[in-house]
Amino acid sequence: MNIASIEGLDGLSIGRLATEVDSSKSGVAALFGSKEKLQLATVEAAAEVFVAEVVAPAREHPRGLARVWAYSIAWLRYSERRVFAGACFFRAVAADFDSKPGAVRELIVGSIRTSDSYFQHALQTAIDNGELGAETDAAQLRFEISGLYFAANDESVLFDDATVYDRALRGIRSRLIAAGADASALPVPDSPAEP
Amino acid sequence: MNIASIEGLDGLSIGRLATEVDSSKSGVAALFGSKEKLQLATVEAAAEVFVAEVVAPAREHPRGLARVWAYSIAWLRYSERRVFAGACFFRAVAADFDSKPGAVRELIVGSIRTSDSYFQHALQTAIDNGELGAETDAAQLRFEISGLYFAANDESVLFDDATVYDRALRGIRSRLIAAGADASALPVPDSPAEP
DNA sequence: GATTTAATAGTACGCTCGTTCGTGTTGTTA
DNA sequence: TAACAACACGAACGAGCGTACTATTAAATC
Repeated sequence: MNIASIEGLDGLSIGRLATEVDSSKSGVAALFGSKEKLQLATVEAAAEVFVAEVVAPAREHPRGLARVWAYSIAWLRYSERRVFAGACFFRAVAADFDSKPGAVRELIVGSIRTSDSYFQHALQTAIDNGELGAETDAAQLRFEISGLYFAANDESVLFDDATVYDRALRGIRSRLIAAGADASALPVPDSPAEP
Repeated sequence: MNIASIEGLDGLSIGRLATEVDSSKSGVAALFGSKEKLQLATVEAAAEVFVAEVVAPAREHPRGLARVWAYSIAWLRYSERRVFAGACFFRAVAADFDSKPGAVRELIVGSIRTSDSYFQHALQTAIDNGELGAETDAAQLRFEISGLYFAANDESVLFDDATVYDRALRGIRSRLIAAGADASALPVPDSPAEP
């Protein structure tokens, strides 16, 4: 996962992985069967990590706005803490496989769709709870907040700039408040994006 | 440029390029000198295209808010029209090289920084003109709008969804209006992101 | 028209890739 | 103890990679 988050899923070669884990090339090859199966297994493993690092912390908060806010903080922290060496695994591999049809692309797209749906559902719950204005478009808000995740993750890696996580959190907070959220329900953590 | 925007700058091999242009491998190799020089030349050429497709159209509008709005529309159209086969060239290659030190990375980072600075400068001019509120943070606004570019470009490629360009333009418009822009100064083009 | 110069084609080298095959080594089951 | 399955290893393959070197061809200059 760490190799793939840096070099991309194509750069994750069987030989490279073998030397990295002090094993033989054929050993790794036999274990996974083929390169594509290795890639699929890597994506699956990364999805589990994402759930543990982002979804699980959010789930500890009550449904609705609190969970939306917790998810946002967890996402930014997950990227900032470099849970994967190249920051968000899915940001890295999505750019690699977005134009390469196949099972790997489908798995990546499906994984991202799942997390997007989860977050959008949380937003909709907040709307239904009356914590966000009834006229709020959950899909649009999901899109805009995703953009802030993307900008923070990508510019952090590209420009070696840690202030982007502050910017992203401030932007998300503004979006939610503009949508009718109570500012006191969106506590800003002390350290940059620290819960 | 098209190959690199799809396969990434690493997937742009000398042999692949040679067959693509019906030439010999050694001919291409001799022309560029080395693979790194080929990559550098590709990034330089793409930067010129970006200027012609995005910066030039924006420059036809008066400095300030009008130019900010024109730049935003041009950017989304540039991505949507697939000027490069894999949508925005720099989005594709930045993800590839963000963790690989070297001259290529520096050139990519520099190119993106240049366009970011240009756009942020346009925003600052709009603020100085009084077209946006004086308390507006140009760097923060640039960051948030960049995020909408990213989300539109990336989700368009990944999900094969053209509606994202509408979402992005709507988001940018909201940001600018929230910053004090006059809504009548931000005409929404008929077709999705069409000027 | 002859000579120099530039660009392209051809060839070969060493390297890494994914994959396959045959061979031990290890731990478990009958 | 004997048979077995699971596993890891080394070796080898064909292919593609970047690169260097040598011909060959076309253009330009005199």
